[in-house]
Amino acid sequence: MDGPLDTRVTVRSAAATHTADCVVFGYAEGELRVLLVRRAVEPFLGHWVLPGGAMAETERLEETARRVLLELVGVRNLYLQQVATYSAPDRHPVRRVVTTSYYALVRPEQHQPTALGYLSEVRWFPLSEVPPLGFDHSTLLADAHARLILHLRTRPLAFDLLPERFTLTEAQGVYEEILGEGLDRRNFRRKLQTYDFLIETEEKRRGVRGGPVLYRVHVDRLRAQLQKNT
Amino acid sequence: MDGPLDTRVTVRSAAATHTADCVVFGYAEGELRVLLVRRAVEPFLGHWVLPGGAMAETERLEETARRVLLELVGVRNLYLQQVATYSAPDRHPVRRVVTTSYYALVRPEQHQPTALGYLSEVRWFPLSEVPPLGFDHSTLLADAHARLILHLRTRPLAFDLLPERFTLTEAQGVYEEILGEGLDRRNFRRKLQTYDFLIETEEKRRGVRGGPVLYRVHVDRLRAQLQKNT
DNA sequence: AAGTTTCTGTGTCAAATATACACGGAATTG
DNA sequence: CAATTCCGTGTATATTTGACACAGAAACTT
Repeated sequence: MDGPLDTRVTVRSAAATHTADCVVFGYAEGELRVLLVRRAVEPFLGHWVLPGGAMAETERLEETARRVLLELVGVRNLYLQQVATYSAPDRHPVRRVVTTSYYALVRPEQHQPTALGYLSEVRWFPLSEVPPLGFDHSTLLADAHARLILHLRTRPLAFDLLPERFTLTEAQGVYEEILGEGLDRRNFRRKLQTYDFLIETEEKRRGVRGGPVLYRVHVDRLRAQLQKNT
Repeated sequence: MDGPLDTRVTVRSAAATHTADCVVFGYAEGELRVLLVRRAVEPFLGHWVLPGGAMAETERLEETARRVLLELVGVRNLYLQQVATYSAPDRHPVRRVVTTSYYALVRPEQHQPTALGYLSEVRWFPLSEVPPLGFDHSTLLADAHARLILHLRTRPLAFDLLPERFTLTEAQGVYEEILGEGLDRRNFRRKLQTYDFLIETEEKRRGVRGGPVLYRVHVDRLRAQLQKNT
């Protein structure tokens, strides 16, 4: 346990630890995946849970989330969105812990996650293979996924999950995986044509029939677009 | 994640008070209003702020918010939605306070707010006349309003702000006030016709030219509708 | 290397949805 | 009782969304 709690807190109000938990989405091998960690300590020893950490004295929660992600996958500056705050008094079996959840989008192929501290394992799980999680993290995951779906309908988020070069079919795959529904190829491409941040390269993807053209994003324009739809 | 506090975090974890702040929207005299309270204690003595309270030992934050609203406007069971959590270390000048904001919809004419505890005053402010608020509450208010606009576009929330009997023009007024834009009367009514929870009464509004018909809502059907669009 | 398979890339038409718009009737006002 | 103001209604147009088929490119098979 940590040191004594702030004594200035009034008798009646609760002094809770506050943590930030991250729902880290990645796209690999045609599947939407989520990064889970396995606990090496009680409570929920051996259980898979969302990566997270306690808010430090001088941090805001978003910084906590970014610190956790930096330690875990070694990446800065990724797309991070607050989802919700969970405060049921008994959601942690030992003491009072309030958690704010974030979802993050990363490119799995660029970062090797490492299990640090009280974790025994880190793994990418296809969304369909996620086991029941410790604490109330199954709920957090479901809520974050729902939020991601909602956001994807109005914001071009898929490109934060794709590698630097990608085909339009691959982009469509990301959309379909997140939304959980099939899309019409031609209608999908019509939508993408309205995005000014998509740049057609001279290259083609080799090893795939049809020889699809590779695209990349104009990073600044994509950022601007995401800014607009906040 | 809810792990041990001191294993790999080099910084001390923070023991923060956690509060729930409420952005209480009401509609009166053709205007969208928000309920603000005036502080009778430091810090921000004399400043207008959002009503809020500290989370108690056995409460979850939503219960804190409902308790605050019960004390303030004496009403239970109103529409309440979590908006976001604010955790900047210096957002409270004296000690660390993390706040989760909620927006609530109430019928101002049915409830007389009372200033309790450390408050000197309570007042409904038209949204356009809200002064700069204490703490970061101007931000909280703006965020909550933005969220309300977003929600109103997909959910029939306006009827939680209207009195028991209302005309369709009054309903349109609520939409226009929240969205901040004018709507076409005929198109608006066409949309309302798709709602099965609207019930036309035999009464007409007196004192208004044209003698508009009064409507009421089928409460269960409205609840069901709101449930669906969550 | 020739034929086969599979994936890419493209345009049009129909349906649904959203937007613009005007006038007669009812109740109040003076 | 005349004038004013607000209520209540339908249609036509534009925009958006959704369905759908075939030719070309690269890989695969033999």
